[in-house]
Amino acid sequence: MSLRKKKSEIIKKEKRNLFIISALSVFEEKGFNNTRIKDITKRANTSVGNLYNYFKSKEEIFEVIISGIAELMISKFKELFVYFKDNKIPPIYAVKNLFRGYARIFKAKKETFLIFFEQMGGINTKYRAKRNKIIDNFTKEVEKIIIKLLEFGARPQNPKISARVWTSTVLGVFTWWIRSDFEPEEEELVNNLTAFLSRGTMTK
Amino acid sequence: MSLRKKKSEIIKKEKRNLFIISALSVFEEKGFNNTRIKDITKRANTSVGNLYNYFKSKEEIFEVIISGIAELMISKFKELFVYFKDNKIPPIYAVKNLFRGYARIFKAKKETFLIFFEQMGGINTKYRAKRNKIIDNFTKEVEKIIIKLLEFGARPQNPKISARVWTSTVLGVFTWWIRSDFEPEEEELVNNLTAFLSRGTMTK
Amino acid sequence: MSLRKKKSEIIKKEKRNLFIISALSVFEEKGFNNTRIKDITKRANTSVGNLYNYFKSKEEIFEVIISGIAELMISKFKELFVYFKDNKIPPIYAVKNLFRGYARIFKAKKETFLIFFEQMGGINTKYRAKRNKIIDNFTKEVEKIIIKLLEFGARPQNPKISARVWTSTVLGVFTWWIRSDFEPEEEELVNNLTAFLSRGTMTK
Amino acid sequence: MSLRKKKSEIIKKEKRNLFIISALSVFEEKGFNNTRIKDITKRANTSVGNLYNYFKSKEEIFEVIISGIAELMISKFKELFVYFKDNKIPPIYAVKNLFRGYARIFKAKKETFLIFFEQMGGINTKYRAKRNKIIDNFTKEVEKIIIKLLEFGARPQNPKISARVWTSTVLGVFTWWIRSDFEPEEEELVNNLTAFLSRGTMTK
DNA sequence: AATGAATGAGTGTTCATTCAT
DNA sequence: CATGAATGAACACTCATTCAT
Repeated sequence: MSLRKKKSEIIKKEKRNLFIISALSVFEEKGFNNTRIKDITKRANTSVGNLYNYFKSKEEIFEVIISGIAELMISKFKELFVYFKDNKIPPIYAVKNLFRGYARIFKAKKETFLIFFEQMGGINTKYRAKRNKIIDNFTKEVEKIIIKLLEFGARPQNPKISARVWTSTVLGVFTWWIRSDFEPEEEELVNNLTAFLSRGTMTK
Repeated sequence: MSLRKKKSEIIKKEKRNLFIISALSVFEEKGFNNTRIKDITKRANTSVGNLYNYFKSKEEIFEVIISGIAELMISKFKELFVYFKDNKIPPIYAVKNLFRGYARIFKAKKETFLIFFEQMGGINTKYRAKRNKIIDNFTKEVEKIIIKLLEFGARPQNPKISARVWTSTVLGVFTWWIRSDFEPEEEELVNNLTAFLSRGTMTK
Repeated sequence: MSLRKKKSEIIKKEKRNLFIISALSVFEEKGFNNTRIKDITKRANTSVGNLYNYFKSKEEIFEVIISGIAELMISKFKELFVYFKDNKIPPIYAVKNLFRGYARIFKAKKETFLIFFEQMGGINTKYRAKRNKIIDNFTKEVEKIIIKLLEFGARPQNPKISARVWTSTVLGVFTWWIRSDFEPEEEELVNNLTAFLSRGTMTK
Repeated sequence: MSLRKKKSEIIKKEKRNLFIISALSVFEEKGFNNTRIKDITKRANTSVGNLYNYFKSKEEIFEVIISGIAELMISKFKELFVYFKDNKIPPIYAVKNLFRGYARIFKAKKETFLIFFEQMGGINTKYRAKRNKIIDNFTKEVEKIIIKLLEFGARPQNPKISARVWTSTVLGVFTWWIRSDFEPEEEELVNNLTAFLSRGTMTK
């Protein structure tokens, strides 16, 4: 590819990103259904028609914004499973690391998570289903951990319910946290969550 | 008021109720934004125009459906405060009663809670704010309890965070429960939740 | 069906007809692609949205207008075939009757035929194909007659070509006739056409 | 003009031609209204903006394509008039020559004629009027011949109608011929047309 | 009260044309 | 000349609300 072409590719990608960022912020502010294409393009300092040079529809932008959130949510759990391989329970600092990871992710993707958790279910049935599926998949991962812990002697409990508690907590608490401008401090939040959920799950 | 008048009042109220029930079921199914007035009136076996004899707008029906949910959510907590008056910590069965109460409420108002928790934030900014306010108020009530418990020697913790965990759990878990057709059994759910949240909150 | 219902059915059908007539006249005047929905509804003295209570799209009105033209075009030929059954050639007055029939049809459906012959091919590929198919089917009917005549001793000729001459003539001449406000007189037109095409086809 | 300048002029004219050819083929395929500027430039292996260095609008390309068709259609008739000057009726081979000429013209300008006859009336009122004017002028030329033939003792007939039959036939039959990939053979087509129209027009 | 036709403002998307590079 | 991103007017269709019957 020529140098000129490579450059224009980059510019195009940047423009596309600008659209995504603009759309993200308007969606978060007004909600998908009450966002006008013009709102997005105005915020991106361009014209209505131009958006359609980068995306084929309003929904496509939304999809792009949401895509990746599923992987993002599951990603942090992988690290915990390492311990199980060595026949050990994840130590407390590993759990702390888990929640610290989520704090960072939610902070970095603030608007995306707000849209995902607060709005997505209300846009239409398709997105409601999608949202619930993502949450369910996340819960399944948690459940696997709970089941492992039970094998290691955790307090007897229905793993489905406990997993759902963890999921609800992570989503609910972190969404609240970003909504309230990252108050309380990250460290305090992480410590409290670790303590609460560990005690809820384990005997000791 | 004459007997005849009273009777017609009752009929009118019944008709109004029919509209509300119809709207509720369509809203839950299609979401507010994708519900057409005709969908509601068809389900109520009447005509589009007639709905406007009972409600002044589509939003008004929605408001009626949602109204009361705030009180409903706080209601169950009052009972716990009785113990604090006698300088006692609420015993485990009282907490269980609390959760059993919520199970019943969510079961009875299944559609309403699904709309409230999954959809309401996505309709428009006004309802997003309303939704978050209701959740915040609920959390404030929980926080009061946590603070009381701390006075009684509970494990040191940030009451705001713990309260948020309780809220997220109640909303998240019960919403999941009604979405999955009341599986697991109510008793098991209540027992597990009680155990999990008590241990998370208390030292013993 | 109740009397009231029957009445409203009739009114509805009349309204629908009004839309069709309005659309027909605007289409003929401006062409399908340059006709705005508002042009049609204005001519029907109603509002844009109301049109969609009767038709599901702009195309649907067009289809309704065009539908039936195929049958209409073939219809007149059936009468000629009667003679062949009795082993006779259609006499000259029968052919005259044929053309008189077309004169009447084109007169009655003036706008429809103008749209069909002058415009339909330019709307889009779908309608171009449809138009050509209708013309081809019409030609096939004519061809059957030519073949019959050949059996009866008509001048040797390629029936496909002769049929195409007949088709082109009927469509071209009658379209011109309605475009020029039915000048010349119907009788003269019919006589001349009969003479011309008979001589072109037959030996005698 | 310098040599260099002359050369670039030629290149420019070639590029312009390429655009015309590309446009012609897309117009024929998709129709004017459903052709996008991008379709044309893609087929010409160049960019959208570049087209506007050669033409000032989409309509202009269309005009260029259609221009000349009027002269082309009348051109062939001149030859017949030579005979009248010598007080002779055109012999049969002269008429054949006429039709052979049209066969060649339609073959050479296949797409243009298809657009002209099938589509042009449907693009907009302006082009419909133009199309009809060209057809009417063509008919006027034919009429002149018919009148001459009447002077020479042709079968009594309304020359306007006969002329319209000729026009319809030429346009209709040759358009069909190019649409069906030049089937039947040119010679057979020409012979049949000559026979048909001669007999229809003349006594003998 | 009940009906459903009528209203018309509102919105996503298209596309000929322009223009900076 | 060449490129293709940028522009924005235009349009089909939707749907909450009104209103005549």
